[in-house]
Amino acid sequence: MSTAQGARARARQEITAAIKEAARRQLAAQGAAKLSLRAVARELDMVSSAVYRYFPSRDELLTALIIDAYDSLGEAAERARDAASDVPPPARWVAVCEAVRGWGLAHPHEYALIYGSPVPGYSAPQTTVRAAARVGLVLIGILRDARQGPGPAAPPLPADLVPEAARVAADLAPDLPPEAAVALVAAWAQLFGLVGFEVFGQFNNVVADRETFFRHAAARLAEGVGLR
Amino acid sequence: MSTAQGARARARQEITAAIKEAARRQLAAQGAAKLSLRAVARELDMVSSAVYRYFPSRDELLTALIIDAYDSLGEAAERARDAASDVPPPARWVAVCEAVRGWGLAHPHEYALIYGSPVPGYSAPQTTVRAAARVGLVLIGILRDARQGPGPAAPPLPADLVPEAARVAADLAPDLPPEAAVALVAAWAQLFGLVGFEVFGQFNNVVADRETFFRHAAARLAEGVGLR
DNA sequence: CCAGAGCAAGAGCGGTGCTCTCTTTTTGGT
DNA sequence: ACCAAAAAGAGAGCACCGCTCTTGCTCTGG
Repeated sequence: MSTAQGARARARQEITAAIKEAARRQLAAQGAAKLSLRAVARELDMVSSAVYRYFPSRDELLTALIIDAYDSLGEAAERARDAASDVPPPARWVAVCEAVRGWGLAHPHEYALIYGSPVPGYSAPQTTVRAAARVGLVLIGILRDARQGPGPAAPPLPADLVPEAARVAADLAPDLPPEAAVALVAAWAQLFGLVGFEVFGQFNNVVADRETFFRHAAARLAEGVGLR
Repeated sequence: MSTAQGARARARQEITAAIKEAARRQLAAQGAAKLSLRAVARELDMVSSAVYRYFPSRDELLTALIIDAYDSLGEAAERARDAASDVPPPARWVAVCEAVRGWGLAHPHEYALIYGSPVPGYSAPQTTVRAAARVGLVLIGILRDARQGPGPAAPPLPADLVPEAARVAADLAPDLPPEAAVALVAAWAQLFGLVGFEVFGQFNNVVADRETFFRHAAARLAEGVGLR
């Protein structure tokens, strides 16, 4: 039990990592639909049935990759936030948005895995939920920091939204006013709409200078959540 | 050539339609990944190789379904626009957005097909482009109609966006001012961000009253493009 | 009327996810 | 130090997949 439960456990971790690495390579090369457990096994010089000692099914492998992708994107967002800790909140917001965009463009297939169609026989294991929240938490944090001072008022809510807004705020960030919480959730989804359209090529013959376009759109998103 | 090129051609059309219908059923039931040409053939009591007389490959079948899905969504949007022809433009905008959302929730797998990850070995045939534009055209039309009167100014553009905005406007709607065109493209993507998050379950433990939330978000989108 | 086009059927190839059995290796308690 | 038990690898095999090819049959247009 000395270092890490013996050589057996360490080997298991290494092989598990190697499988995920090979799978990630295939994912990046051909997309989730073409990810083949047998091909992964071939690349690692093992027989297909051996892989099942590490992942009980192809979908479980994909789930592991999904979690890793969420973490990778979350880290990218957190790095961008930390690198922009000395700029005003709106610029920090834009920096995080650009990090999300950059990650998506750099890893389109992994982006598709987490924000495209749910690939496996449809199942979003609860395990992924926490990993999925990281980007959202970064955005919440920026808004919270900016609200330390006197908050510029967000636009008032229509009456029918008030109860839902209170609910969202209570679950998400009890220290934020309801109108900020609901605006943030909308901006969160809208950010991924912008990124998704670009990653999936929907802007192809529509927007040429996508970088500039995106920066502007992200800045307007910041305004929409009350950052100024 | 009298009615429709004889019985042969009619039979071909009928069988083609039957194949697409069966495929759409499978798509709705299990998603694009599990759509099997052989299963479609089984359902239609033919042998798998016979299907290839009508669609040269599984991906071609999927492409046909993609185009149909774009058309179906486009029709839903157009119906909503026409049904709301007598309400003010912002309300008409919201009605179209709600139609898009409703269609997506009613046909999640088809929505995933067109706005989720590009499924086949990655190819967006040029044929789909025109079908894909329909929803966008509806949104443009609403904005254009509203602009007949004296247009409320959209927020001014930063200098670095001016050239791109001019380009977008020229391609998209030369009669719209550049800042409106660029705001519209952003709103277009953001709309599908909102709908996609809901269809794909990203709002599951975040937003409860999604209907109300969406209506509010769509209304703010309308403000963002200058509808008031 | 009949050649050729269109179509259905079946066999078959290589690939897939996954299961089962059998053997080998490693491990931990006595 | 030994030995049963657990873990891992290897291989065959099942049912399915997309797709191709060949073989006949039917319909159609000149």
